[in-house]
Amino acid sequence: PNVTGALHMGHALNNTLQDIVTRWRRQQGYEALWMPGTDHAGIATQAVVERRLLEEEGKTRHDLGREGLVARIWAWKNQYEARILSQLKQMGCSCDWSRTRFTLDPVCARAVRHTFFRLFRDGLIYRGKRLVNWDTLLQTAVADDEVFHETVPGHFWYFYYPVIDPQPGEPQRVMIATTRPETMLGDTAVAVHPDPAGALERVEGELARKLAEAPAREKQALAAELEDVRRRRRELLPELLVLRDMARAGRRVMLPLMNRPIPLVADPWAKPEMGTGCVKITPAHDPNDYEVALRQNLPMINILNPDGTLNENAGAYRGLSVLEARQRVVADLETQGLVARVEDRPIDLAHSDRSKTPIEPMLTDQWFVRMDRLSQMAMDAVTTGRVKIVPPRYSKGYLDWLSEKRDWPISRQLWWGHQIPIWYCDTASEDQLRRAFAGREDVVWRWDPDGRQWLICAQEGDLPADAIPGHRLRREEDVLDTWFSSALWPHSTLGWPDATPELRYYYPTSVLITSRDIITLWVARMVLTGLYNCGEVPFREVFIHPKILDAYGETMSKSKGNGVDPIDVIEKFGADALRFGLAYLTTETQDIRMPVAFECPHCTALVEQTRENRLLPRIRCPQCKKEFSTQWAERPEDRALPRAAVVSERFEIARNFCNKLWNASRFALLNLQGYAPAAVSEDQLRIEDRWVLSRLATVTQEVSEALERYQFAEAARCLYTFAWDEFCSFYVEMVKGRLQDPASRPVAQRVLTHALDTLLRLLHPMIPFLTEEVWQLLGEAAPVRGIDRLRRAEPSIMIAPWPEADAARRNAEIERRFARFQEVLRAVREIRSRQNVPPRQEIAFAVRCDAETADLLAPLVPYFQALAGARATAWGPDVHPPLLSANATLPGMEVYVDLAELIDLEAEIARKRHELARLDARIEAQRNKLANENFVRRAPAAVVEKERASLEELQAQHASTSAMLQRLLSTRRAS
RNA sequence: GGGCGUUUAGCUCAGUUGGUUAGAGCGUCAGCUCGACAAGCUGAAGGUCACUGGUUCGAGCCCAGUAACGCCCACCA
Repeated sequence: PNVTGALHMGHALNNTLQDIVTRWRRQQGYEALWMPGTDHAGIATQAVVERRLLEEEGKTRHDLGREGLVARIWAWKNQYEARILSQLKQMGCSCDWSRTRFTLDPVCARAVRHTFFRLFRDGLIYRGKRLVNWDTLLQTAVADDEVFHETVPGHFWYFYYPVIDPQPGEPQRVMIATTRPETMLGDTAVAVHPDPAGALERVEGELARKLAEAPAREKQALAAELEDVRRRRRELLPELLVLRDMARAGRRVMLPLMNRPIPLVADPWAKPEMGTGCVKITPAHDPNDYEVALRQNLPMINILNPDGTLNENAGAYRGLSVLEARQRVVADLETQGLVARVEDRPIDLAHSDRSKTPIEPMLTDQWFVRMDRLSQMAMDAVTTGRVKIVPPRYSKGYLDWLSEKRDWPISRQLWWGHQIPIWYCDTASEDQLRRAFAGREDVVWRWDPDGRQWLICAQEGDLPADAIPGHRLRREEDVLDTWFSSALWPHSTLGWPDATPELRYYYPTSVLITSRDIITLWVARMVLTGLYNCGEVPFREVFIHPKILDAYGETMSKSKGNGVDPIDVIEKFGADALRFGLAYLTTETQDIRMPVAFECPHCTALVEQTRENRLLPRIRCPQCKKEFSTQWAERPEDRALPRAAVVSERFEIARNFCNKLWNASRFALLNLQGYAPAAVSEDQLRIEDRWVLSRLATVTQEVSEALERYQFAEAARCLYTFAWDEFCSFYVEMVKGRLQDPASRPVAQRVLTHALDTLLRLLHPMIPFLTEEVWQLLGEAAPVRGIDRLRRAEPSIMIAPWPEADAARRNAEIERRFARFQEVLRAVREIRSRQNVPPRQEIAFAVRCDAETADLLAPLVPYFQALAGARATAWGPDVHPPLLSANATLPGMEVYVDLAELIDLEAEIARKRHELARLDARIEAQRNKLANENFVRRAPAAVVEKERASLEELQAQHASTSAMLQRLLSTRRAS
């Protein structure tokens, strides 16, 4: 199972890898399954809908109402989900569409209800407080990544709070500083550092150290800072010490305007080097003060309504907005003579990314899952190896995060999602509850002492408001965190809580493939809910794949505008190229850097995407000077322009490879007339047949091992080089001649067909469309195929089994022999090229080598004609160079090309001199190495022997090359 | 602040247990339209493996440190 949609390249990568594994396992006879889903899409959609609502109609969801908003979200979501399904289909993903589950699918919703009920019944769910970033315009909490900071001009106010009953030697009042005066209405303490002397000393020491090491241009600022700290020690410290003692003695100050006595507390949050050294504590509206309140056990007073106006806790200021209240508070303190001074200073203000309004931190009631026991279960699953994380280094982050056992806040102030199945009642007695729900095991309740109310949870179905006669039930408005339902994905999609056959068969699943940034959010939670609900881990292995980055190495994201749409890639390069390309890029450690370009819709020029142009709605093509629109086009005049596709050249390799495969397949299919299946005996096989069969066995083995370890790039590279550099460049070329000859044609057809058949099956998981097409065509031309054992081809490659690596076919001797052949071939081609021999002109060449090598080469000699337009005239130890030849010296071999009067003497002489220079350098290095006593004595004998042999070989090459140079030089003199 | 990763050819990346001359694709240059393939074929040029030090007979690879870039988590580890 898999929970992502296909919205951008990261999702495409994820889906592709998941699908490759699924297809591959299917070829091995597993009944494999993977399911896409769009759980995540709910929140994203609500955010988009709300933003548009605000921008286009100036309305918030509260203007629209719950039903109105949900109706709009449905409209968007349907489009979105249709798009995901269409993308997955175009990518060739073989997921089971019939099982696709979306957020509010009834099966998943039921699993969510059951899980919540079980957790609640087991006492693992509780209601608590949490400080959130509140958007007062949209009246919703916003996540950390939806907050942006902006530095704005502001003020720093210094106020006095009078001390209650000051004793002799104690100050009459304490001074505090703030940028948000209105929050003082919610103050519940004033804090002072418990060890101001020590704290100042530490700060001073640190500053002095920094000053000593700092570069000159920073010295002045640091010196000023240091001076300030020293001044504080002289002037401020005595009073801070007194205040600290007062705090310890439980003394209090009077909160002005509210006339509320609040305690002085000693807490390290009050930094003696900052402000006045004393800090007002507003637990309900500041994250740090909230922490102080938890430590000091202070009351927390929320002074805000959800819409940003002040509530009844603000007394006379009730109903004012934050900014109105700020002015009134300052003015009122002024009249009481409690304002010491005001400074102008820039302040860092957090804004909501959605409504662009300033964030108000606010204390809210939230639902939590108690994590201590659950986390431990999930940790144990990984430490004992029941869940294996690949690559293993990611286990650390998983374990570290879980080991904190921080409780999981699961409520969200959204209107889209699974509404929390809790009903409140604060009037009924326990007896009345017991009577109302008598005999119902699907309803449980608990008394909430903080809220002074009953919390009633129902496992299935909603409770009517009058479920308890004479009382009214009120339902919790919040919905569950999207990860709560996502965490259930592996079992909820299979039908849990019912014991369905699917659940029995597929659970636990074999592998989850995902990106590293949701290891904690999602993977950990799937493991723990799986264990909690089903008593078994949800998957045996987790493969963490790389991230897709842009040209600057940054994560692709919608807000940066640096994404690539998979559909654009499919349109430009094809779905197979997208899949193979992504697999080819999936290495173990390296994130995938993907430079991106706009393709001009007018002239198809590629316009590089930069940090500057990636957010523009329209761009002018530098080539044809016409304008085109981008994915950001919103205004009608921008949208009227043709839209540029966003593409990446990194898929070209894959596209070219697919094209090469198609052409090679075409060659085979064009040469299959008269094909008749029959077993091929050993003696009918030629050397190139045995070579290609050996290579196929090796490659099958390598690809299987790579996929087993999730090394997608390794598997793809292995197939790429085999298919292109060996199958196409050598085997197909060598078999061409045999196909022309009626005597050798049948065997050549059989081996070629078998090789192509095997290659297609190996490539199918990564290139499903092309391989299926060729498979069908091959099935018509050669329905029965094989070498040893004949077999009727399956009607679809999807059910054709994965090839077995036939160990008996692996032949190192043949592969070595072939390597020698390739060396000679390369030498002949190089000589052709440097001597500028016209392509059509045949050349003659001879090879001097030992008798053994000559035997190796003998059967391959005819192929030089086809592969290099060259005719071998002689090979063996007795070969002597023709009078005028171009030559190449190889280890143990010398190749002479007879050029008679055609020879370009100067080119040959230059070449020889170049070769000699290179040989000199290498011989020198080799001699030094062998002259090193340490090396000879300490290195393994085999290594030393190899180096000696290598030196001798180099010297032989040197002798022969310089002899040839001499001959060339004397020829030049003679002419 | 903590954790993790990366740094190899102009670009994007491979490089197995430390052992001949560090590889590929794209790009560049030269030459090829011979019946699968110009999205192709053949050949060539191009690298002080980020830097400093260490271990070793021998380091792209192992160890320590430095720098740059990126990611995740954050007054927790």
